[in-house]
Amino acid sequence: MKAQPIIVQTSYREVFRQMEGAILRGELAMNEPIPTEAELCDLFQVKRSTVREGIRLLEQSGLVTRNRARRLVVTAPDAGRSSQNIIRSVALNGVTLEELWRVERELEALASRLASDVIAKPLLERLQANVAETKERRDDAKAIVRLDMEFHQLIADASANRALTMARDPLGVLLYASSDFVITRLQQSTERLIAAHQRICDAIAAGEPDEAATWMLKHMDDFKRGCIMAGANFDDPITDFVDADVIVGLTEGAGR
Amino acid sequence: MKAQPIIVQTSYREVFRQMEGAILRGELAMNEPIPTEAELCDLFQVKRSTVREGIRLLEQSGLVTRNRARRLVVTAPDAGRSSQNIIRSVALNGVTLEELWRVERELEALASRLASDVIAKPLLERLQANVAETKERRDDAKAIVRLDMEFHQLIADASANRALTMARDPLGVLLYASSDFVITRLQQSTERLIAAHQRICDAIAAGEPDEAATWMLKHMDDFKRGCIMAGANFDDPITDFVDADVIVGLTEGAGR
DNA sequence: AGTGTCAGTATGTCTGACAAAGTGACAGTC
DNA sequence: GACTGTCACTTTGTCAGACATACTGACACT
Repeated sequence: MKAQPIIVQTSYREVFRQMEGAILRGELAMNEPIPTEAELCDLFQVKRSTVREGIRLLEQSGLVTRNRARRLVVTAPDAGRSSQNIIRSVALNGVTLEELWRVERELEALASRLASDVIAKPLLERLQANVAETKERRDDAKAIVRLDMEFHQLIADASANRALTMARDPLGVLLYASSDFVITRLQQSTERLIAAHQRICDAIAAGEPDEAATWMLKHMDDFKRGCIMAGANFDDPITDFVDADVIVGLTEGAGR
Repeated sequence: MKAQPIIVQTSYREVFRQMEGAILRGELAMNEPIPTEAELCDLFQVKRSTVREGIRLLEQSGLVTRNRARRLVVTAPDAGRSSQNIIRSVALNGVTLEELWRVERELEALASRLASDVIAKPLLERLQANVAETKERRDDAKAIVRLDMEFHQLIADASANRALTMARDPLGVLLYASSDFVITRLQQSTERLIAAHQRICDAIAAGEPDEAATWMLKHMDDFKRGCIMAGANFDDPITDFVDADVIVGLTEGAGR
């Protein structure tokens, strides 16, 4: 005989489900406050504690956020939150550095390609400033790690493709967080990094997608080579390479 | 003068923050139940209602789930949940079909490439069965849409790259949900789809990554061409093409 | 125009209580 | 000895009601 596990729906989850549906169907307008707890009690015919527990689920799902004060207003879940979720999924499921790198390599190439076509002036200037700063601080490993992450982030932003940034960001955070590993162990890798960043930046500025992508791929391959030379096992889970902080994250505006 | 908006932390959020940290740092073991509400009251020195609201945040964040009964056990957030989050982010932020397609095109190519190297026998058989069924039911538009989505999903699974599936799944769901648009409008597109699926499947079976990727790219370009011929504007937000159900989703085991 | 005051409202937290659902032990039946 | 029914015990879900705090908006005052 076939059977399904029996799950009885609790009231507070039902409150959540209905409010979630209302928001996603547009019945509650964006940036407008949700009904007061008292009103929700009337609507759902449950007590305030139950309504509140439902609202907490809604809150964590990112569909409502605190505005000025206590009132909760309807909002589109922001990308940073999903990003954090993915980071945790990836980390807690033991995804390996190899898996991560393989995907990121492709997405970076695409980002540099798209950026070459459409990069906006202010972003280009920031990218060039980033490369300049990287050169200046070539001996400061901590700074290099940060600048490297920023460099790739800028290119992703410059691609003006939100689907790309949403898919890339979490992977990028994890991958470049682990680049600490290489950079602090291999000084010579910094010079190759700088050279590559310069080439990529120039290609993007010149509007040459193929050139940009080619150098980006080389740069990504270098990264892997560097990791391995530094003694990283690419088949180890990513959690072996990144700080716990990255995974714990800041959990939105809250945090220390 | 510079200033930051003032946010006072509420007790229930603090309960959440601490429990979240404890789980991510591994202080609460996976698949073990969290302490009872009474114990948490003692630990945090707050009343049960406050603890419960904190637990609701934890619950929605996916770090705990209901096991057999009521007790909540610690779990790694599963990929499906993050996926649903991304789908919502993408949809509610008005990402266009063009943006989505551009990224998906690249990820599909990568997936087919990786699958060619490592596909496992049972998955290959399912892929071949999928192609066979697609041929048989070529006149049933609804079935074709489903089989098309499954085809790409199988290849992503076959790539054995969890970072790839996590990045791809949400985009895939949205993109193929909107393929309804083409398939129901252009019969001739089905024949091209079948031909491409067959070629890709053969290449994967033969272990030829380049061949598989080449055909996949053609197939993806075909998809775009088909959409445009069917009258889709690629610069319109994806929400214009997919059913609301896809965005509302099932919210885990719960759902109607 | 800018500032102090104040009532009204919504939220955050507490107190206390009870029902329902699971758990585990124990005894009874075949 | 294996299966089944019973029962006390634990934990969670929901209710009921209360109070403090913090924000809002209006009004009076300078």
